[in-house]
Amino acid sequence: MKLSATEEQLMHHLWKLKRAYLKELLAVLPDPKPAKTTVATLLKRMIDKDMVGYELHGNSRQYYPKVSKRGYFGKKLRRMIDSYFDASPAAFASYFAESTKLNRTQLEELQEIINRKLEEE
Amino acid sequence: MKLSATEEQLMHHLWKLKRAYLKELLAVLPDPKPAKTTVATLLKRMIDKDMVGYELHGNSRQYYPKVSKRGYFGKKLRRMIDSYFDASPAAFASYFAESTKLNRTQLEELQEIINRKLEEE
DNA sequence: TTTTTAATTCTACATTTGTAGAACAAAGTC
DNA sequence: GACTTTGTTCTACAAATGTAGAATTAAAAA
Repeated sequence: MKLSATEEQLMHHLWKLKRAYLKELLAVLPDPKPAKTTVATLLKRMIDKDMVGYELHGNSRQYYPKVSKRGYFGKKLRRMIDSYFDASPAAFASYFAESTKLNRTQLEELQEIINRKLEEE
Repeated sequence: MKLSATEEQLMHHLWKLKRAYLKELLAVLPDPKPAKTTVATLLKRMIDKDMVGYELHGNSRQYYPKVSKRGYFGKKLRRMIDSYFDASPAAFASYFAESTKLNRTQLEELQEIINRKLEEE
C-alpha cells in the first residue's frame, strides 16, 4: 500500500515520535499548522490503509506506525530501481556512486562497508 | 514539477522511444491499452507541467521528453535522501550497501568505481 | 458540577488524477 | 471525391487527495 504525499509527511513525524496522540503530532507540525480535523482525517485514512495503528487510552488514541521507516523506504527504493534501472541494484549502485558527490572520508567509509561485505561470505 | 504515477509510466515509454507520435506510444503500451484519448489527456497534462514538448509534423505532434530520465530520477532520489536520510547521501549509501544483496562481482565493480573516484581527486 | 480541553466522527468541498466518449479535422487511400 | 486513419479538443465523471467546519463526547480541571 502507498501513502499520499501529505500522509507520508505526517508519517515521518510519527516515525520520529514512535507513538503520539493527535495533540503531540500537531505540536511538532511546522507552521502553518493544519486544522486538527485535517490531521485526524489523514490518520483515519492511514489507518484504513493499515499503515498506522493505535492504542486506546481513555477516550483517545495513541497512534503508532505499523510499518517501519526502513521497511517503507526499502519498498519505495526497490520500486524505483525496478522502473529506473531495470530492476538492477548494481546498475543503480554504479549510477549512484558516479553521480553523488561524496568526500574522501565518505568514500572510504563506503569502501569499508563493501570490504566487510566481501569478507562476510 | 512532479508527474503523477500514471504520467510517470507514460514518461518511461517516451524516454525509451525518445520521440513518438501518439500512435507509436499507444503501440508500446501494454494490454489492456487505454483509450487514445486517455493518453492524449495525459500528454496534454504533461505538456502543461512542462515535462513534455512536441514538434508539429503536419497536423499531428511528435512528442518528446523535456526532462531526461537521469535528471528526473536524480531529483526524485535527492528528495528521498532528504526526507529519509536527513539529506545525507553518505548515510543513504551506507544503508544501501548494507541492505542490498549484491554478489561478489557486483561488489567488486562498486569497489572499482569508488577506487576510481578516490584517485580522481 | 460546571467548564475547558483534547479528540473523534460526520459531512463537505475544491483539486488532482485516471479514464474515456463525442465531435471535429486533416491527411492519406481507393 | 468518399472513406479510413490518426490525431486533437472538449466535456465529463468517478476516485483519491488536501483541507476543514460542525457536532458530539469524554476526560480533566477548576
